Parts: sequence; structure tokens; C-alpha cells
Amino acid sequence: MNELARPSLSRSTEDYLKAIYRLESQSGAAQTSAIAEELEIAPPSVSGMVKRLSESGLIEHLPYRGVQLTAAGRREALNMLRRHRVIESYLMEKLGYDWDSVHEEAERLEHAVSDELIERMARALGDPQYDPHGAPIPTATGDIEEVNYVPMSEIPVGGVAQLRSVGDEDSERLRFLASLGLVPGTVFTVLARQPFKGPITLRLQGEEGRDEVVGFDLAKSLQCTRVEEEAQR
Amino acid sequence: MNELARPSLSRSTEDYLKAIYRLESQSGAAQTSAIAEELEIAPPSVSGMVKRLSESGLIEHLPYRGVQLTAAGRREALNMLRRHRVIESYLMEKLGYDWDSVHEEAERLEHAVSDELIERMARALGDPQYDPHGAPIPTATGDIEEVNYVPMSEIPVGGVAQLRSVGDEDSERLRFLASLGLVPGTVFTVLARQPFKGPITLRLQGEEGRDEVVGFDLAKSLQCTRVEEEAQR
DNA sequence: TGGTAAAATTAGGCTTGCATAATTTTTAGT
DNA sequence: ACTAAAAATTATGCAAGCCTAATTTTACCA
Repeated sequence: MNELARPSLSRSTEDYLKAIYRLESQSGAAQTSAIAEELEIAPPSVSGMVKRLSESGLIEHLPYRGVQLTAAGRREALNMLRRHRVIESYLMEKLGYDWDSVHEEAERLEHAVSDELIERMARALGDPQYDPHGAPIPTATGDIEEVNYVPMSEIPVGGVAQLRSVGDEDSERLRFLASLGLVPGTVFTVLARQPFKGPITLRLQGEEGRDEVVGFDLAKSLQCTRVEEEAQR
Repeated sequence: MNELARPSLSRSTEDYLKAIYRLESQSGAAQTSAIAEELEIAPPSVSGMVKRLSESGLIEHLPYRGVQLTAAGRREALNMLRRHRVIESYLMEKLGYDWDSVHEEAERLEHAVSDELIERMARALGDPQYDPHGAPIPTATGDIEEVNYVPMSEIPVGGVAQLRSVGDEDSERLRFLASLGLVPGTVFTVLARQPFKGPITLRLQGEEGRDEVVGFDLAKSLQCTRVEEEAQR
């Protein structure tokens, strides 16, 4: 309620909340070891921090069971997500950053900017709903669009889909995707799928004759929406 | 020489270097107690940090005598100054901040931005030489313009001068200055000076009939250059 | 030159956030 | 149900940075 009295969380705290949010979204729960791996920190360090976070009322901790964000914790996590994604959008749009290099810069800036600066950046961009990697940007009030994407790895042969979201963390991976023509918005048809988690062959729309092959694991991380077939004819 | 291998200083370290640089510029030397006052930290804490900084080769410490930046320390301090001033310029120019509110935001951001982002911001602004408060911006190579300003408090009655630099830290003070029409670039004539550190009366150029009175202490902090009299006739 | 005030440092303590080693709890397989 | 492996926690310890209280050094003045 009180917008002013933000005790301002530590950088570490903010990173923990982000990691827990991500784990909760992906797998429903956040285990100590998973947090440790996300943050590249030893598990006992996580145990210690979890105690502090739960004493601050940002998470709820069931010992030996895992951790959940409280409403307050989720609010902070979404705020960080907003910061990160607005910053990425701003750096690309206004300062000429490449999509494979914004993440690192945003990772540092998100802890330093004020809410006011974020709102000014967002306004300067026309309040975008998605960041350059296709991820939805939470609103200033802490709402985030529920996305219902399907991984490219699950689209059957003959299926037509549009790439929506690619994740922003690995810049080499992003450069590779760009070299394949795979950016948010790209529409493609699945031409073939090898069994045993084998590669997937795509035909990209609008680039006559451009076929590309994508490994299964990579395809699993590419979030897509199905497209009506007739729209492609 | 190696641009990549920056161990990246802590926020605290960066603040100490900035404070020491400022004190060296002003009074030639930096004493423990002066650093403590600048940073609003207890003197023994400064003693402790001074030991660490001098072990890192950023400052030279003569016990009980004071502290001096090494070449490496000065380089870092100037880099921080550049960051701060480029950020202030950018926030005002591109994101609509007021000149009395940029300082606080820059104070946090300067520790988080990369050199690359600073260069991109500077380029987007056309590589400005001065920040919005009139302070010279060090170059990316660590050179800073030697300014030779005279405090408004030392300009004799009848003297004509141009306000150059006002300092950026106190936002109330900045709002007050703006309300008097005193911003970098303002040209004025000293109409009267009371003795015993009394107030100074100015006539502002170009705003017919606008006379303002400024207290001595405030005038002492307003850096000006003298203007040829005939240029004003 | 002695004595005191100011400045600086040392001594000792606290919190945050990390680590490793040891221990406890949970999970899963037979 | 028992037991080994996996997961989590507790026990300790460390560095950075801050604090207050006590001590040392320097500076200045009569």
C-alpha cells in the first residue's frame, strides 16, 4: 500500500526472488538445490538466505520441502521482471544494443534503477507489452499476461506456427537463432521431425526456399503459437 | 591497458574514490575525517577502508597524514565522474528528468552501468562536454577540462559574469537557484555586496528589470567566469 | 617545552552473503 | 520395511563494510 516506504531490497534478495519466481512458473515449486543452481551458489548458502527471506515475509519456507513466494515476494519478483524487460527493450530500441547483449546490461541495471525511471523508459517506448525476446512485460501494477505457448519441439510435422518467445540469457544461443532466421514473430512450417529427440526441419515463411534444421533441445526452449493452416496457403 | 579485465570495484570503493577525488580537487588533500564527513560514515570505518584501498593500489596512505589517489585510483574516480555526468545529461535530455532530481538517480546508476552503455549514451547526446549543472564531463580516456572559475562571492560590484557551474547534490538548492533564474549560462552584473559575508544583489541580463539577492554562502558555491564589460553594453 | 584538543587508528562487534564439512531428513528401490 | 542416495540443513568460518569505545599520534598554544 505504501509506495514510499520501500526498504529497498538487497541485490542478492532481488536475485533470489527472481530465481524463485522463475522456478515456480516453470515447475510449480522452488527447491533449495534448484535455486542454488539458478544462482550458481552453494546449497547451504541458499538455506541461509531462505531463512532470511522467509523472516522478511517474502517467501514461505517448508523445511526440507521447498519455498514459495508470498504475495509480497511475488510483487517484488514481478517488479524485477518488469524492470529487466523494460530495460532490455529500451536499450535495444533507443541505444542500439543487440538482442544478444542486452541481458547482461539489464541484469545489472535492474537493481539500480528507480521505479520512476522504469516508467519513464516504458513511456518513451510506448508502453510495450513484450520485450525483444518475446517475453511479456508485467505492468506497473504487477499484472503479467498468462501466456500459453507450445514448445517448437511439440509441433507435429505439417504444423504451422509462429515463434513467440526465445529466452534472453545465452547470447551465443541468441546469435545462433538469429542466424537461422528464428526471431519472435517468425512463422514456419515443420517439415520433418526425427525420432529419439532428433532434429526438426523447418520451412520459414516468406523467405522462399529457406529451410533450417533445429536440434531438439533448442526447439524445446522456443515458445510458439499454432497458426491456422489456411492463413498460410 | 587491458580493457576487459576490470575486476569491477565495489559500490563502496567507487564512492570512496569519488569522495577522495573531490577532496583532493578542492583542498589538495584528503583527510580521514573529511572523507568520513563526505560519505556520512564514522571515521574508524574510513580508516578500515583506507587500508583496503591502499592494499588494492588505488590510493596511497600516509598514516595520520591523509590519503592520495594513485594513477589507477584517479582513473577510476574520473571514470565515475564521467558516468555520473553522462547519466545526468542523458536523463535530463532524453527522459525528461528535472535538474534537481537527476543526481539521486545518477548516484545509483553510475555503479551499475557498463562503460559501453555510457559511451552509447554520450554518443546519443552528441558527446556533451558539460553536464546540466555545468560541470565538465571527463572524456572516455580520462581527461577532464581544467576549469578556472571564480565564485560569485568574489566578483566585485559592477562586475559582469556568467554563471558556469552550480553543483548537483542538493535538489532544494537547485530548485531555489532555478527560481532565481540562476542556471549555467546566466549572465549577470553585481549591483551590490554587503560586507560581513552579507547578501549580494544581481541584475540578470536579458530579463529586463530582474534583480535578485543571493546569500554569501550560496554565492560562494556558484562558479562563474568574468565577462568583458563592453560585450554587455 | 608541557599539556591538551583534535585527528587518526586500533580493538572488538555486528550483519550480509558467501563457502566447506558434517549431519539430518526425505525419497526411492528392492 | 530397510537402506542407500539425494536433498536439505546445521555448524563454522571468512571478507566486506559498517559501528562504538579505547588508545595513540599529531598539532597547537601558553
